Amino acid sequence: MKLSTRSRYGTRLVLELALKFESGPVFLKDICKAQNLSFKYLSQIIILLKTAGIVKAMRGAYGGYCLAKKPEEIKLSEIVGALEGTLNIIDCIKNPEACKKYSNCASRFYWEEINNNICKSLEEITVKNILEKHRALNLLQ
Amino acid sequence: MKLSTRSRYGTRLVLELALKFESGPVFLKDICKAQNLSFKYLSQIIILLKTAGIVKAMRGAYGGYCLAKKPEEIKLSEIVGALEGTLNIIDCIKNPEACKKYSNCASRFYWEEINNNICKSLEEITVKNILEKHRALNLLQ
DNA sequence: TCAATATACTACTATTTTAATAGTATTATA
DNA sequence: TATAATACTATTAAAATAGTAGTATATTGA
Repeated sequence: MKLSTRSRYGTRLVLELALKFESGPVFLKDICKAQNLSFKYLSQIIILLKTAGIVKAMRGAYGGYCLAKKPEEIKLSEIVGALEGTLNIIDCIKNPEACKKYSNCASRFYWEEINNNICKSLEEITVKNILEKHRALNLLQ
Repeated sequence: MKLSTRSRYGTRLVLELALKFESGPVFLKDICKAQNLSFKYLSQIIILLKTAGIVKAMRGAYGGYCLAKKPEEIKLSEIVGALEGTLNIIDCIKNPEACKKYSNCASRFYWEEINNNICKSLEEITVKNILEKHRALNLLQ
């Protein structure tokens, strides 16, 4: 039940783009520098974010990345869903065939309940929330 | 963010012991037969549950396992905590040193919030809840 | 005491996932 | 057309997961 580095790095990446939301596109290498993360690794992660419609890419010289929508419109559930591949903590939620015991399984109902709570938490948090928290932390320094 | 088979199998194992809570100790091989799980794998899992004080073991002939406390006294958080090793979805919750960016990290606050919600969910569900769900499912057949 | 039967412990292993790295292709701009 | 950015694909090292295997230890009853 660990969050992968993909989700963690990807969230930091999106935060970095949110900080520059009003400016033009940002180079991935600058994001990597700011967050001290591997360029090649982030370039894989950001493509998943692009596919999920969270960021937009501009290719070629003077290209870069920017958010595809406003920080308040991006939920943490979208980021984590795109980077973990799924939000489900057990497979049988999506594929009842994944487990032979599906129809008789009492535990499943509670795993699903927990899963719903996780999804709800992730849906209630937006990039704007994280951005404001970030600004509050930086003002304190 | 997947639940391991250890947690899933372990919960099914505990449910099986809860079904026989009033009777004497149960052989692990019978639990394996009932749930169609590997004996050797479950014998590792059940030791973690014993160490966590969830089950009691009786060695030797006519030995077996039973719950160490009443089904309503066993929270899902105990089972998952014992079998996942931790309930934390990110390392810096327990070890601030795990991440260099700890003090400046805005995401962390939200990961912690989600983590707290997961723990709360797991604490609200007891083995008795699962037991009753199991009985309801079996009556329906 | 000893055979039978249960758990306890330790080591090993195959597979999958994670977390990258590397190199090349493609696109857009000046 | 050179340059500088993203896009794509393959490879890899390390760690975690999900087991298997074998032996040791404890308990019971004959």
